[in-house]
Amino acid sequence: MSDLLERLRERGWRLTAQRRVVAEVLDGDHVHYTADEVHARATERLPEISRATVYNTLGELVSLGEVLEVSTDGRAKRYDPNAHHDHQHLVCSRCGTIRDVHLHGDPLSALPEPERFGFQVSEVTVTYRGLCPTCAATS
Amino acid sequence: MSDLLERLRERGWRLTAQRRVVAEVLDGDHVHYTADEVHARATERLPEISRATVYNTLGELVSLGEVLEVSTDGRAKRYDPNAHHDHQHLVCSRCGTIRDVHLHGDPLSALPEPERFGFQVSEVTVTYRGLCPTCAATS
DNA sequence: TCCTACATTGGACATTGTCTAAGTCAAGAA
DNA sequence: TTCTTGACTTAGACAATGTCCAATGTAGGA
Repeated sequence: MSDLLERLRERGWRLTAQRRVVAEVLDGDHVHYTADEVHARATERLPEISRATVYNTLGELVSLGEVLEVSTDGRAKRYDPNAHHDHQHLVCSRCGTIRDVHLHGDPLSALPEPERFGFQVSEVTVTYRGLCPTCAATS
Repeated sequence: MSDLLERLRERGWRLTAQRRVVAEVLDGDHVHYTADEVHARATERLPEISRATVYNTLGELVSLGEVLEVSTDGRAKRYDPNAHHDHQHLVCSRCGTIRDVHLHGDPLSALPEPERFGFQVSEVTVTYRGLCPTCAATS
């Protein structure tokens, strides 16, 4: 993650305690947190950090391409720090947990030209849904 | 759409003016409306219909499998009446318009067994994103 | 026609996200 | 090192979307 901070500095980012903490939280686990979860965890290390700053910082990380924004259910967006590897998501339909997965082949090629309706298609996301082992065991 | 009302009656639905109007709105165009857009259009035909009823009815249609809920951007969910045909979505990243598209092959097969992490995978959604012809022309 | 369980209503409330004005501070300049 | 300045942060108001509840209304069976 120190690479991340380094990359950001090179792009003219002013390096503040708040931004460092947000970056560290994202780097922590392999879970994808919501903005509020990021805020809660950031607060543990830097109690006075504000919600607005967390939202700002996440938005900046997304537009710099360092983090991906994932909205799987129309509830809170989740933030995926694994932006530099091409991957898709596997979501538990009960608890909302997200895992990164890797696919065979390129999903873009599954969309035939006549089905593109003149769109300039630039991106494709594939989301698998099901019960995670934990939720399946307690159902 | 009268088939839809018929199917719902068979399942014990009480047929009210409000539910009929919501169903008609969904059946109208081939666009996928947000709940508030459905409410706005329903209000034109039945001015006293309440927001809560629109939300309730949409929720019921979704759990009956008659309508699909699509959340493409973490903003308002959109409702897709085309639930009985297997299809995926093409979304304009500028204006949010959604088109239904049909794919070659089964996207489920692109997820190798070791990438399933013990999940009982039951569903897959594929979303293509890009600029629609209109937005591309004015960019 | 009458009953009653189901449906609707309006408004309060919850969650998630955005905006702004005022204060603060990182980092380059001197 | 200290100064300066514009980028950054803050608190809280506000906006958008969605949920819940108690009171009221009504579809459809008896």
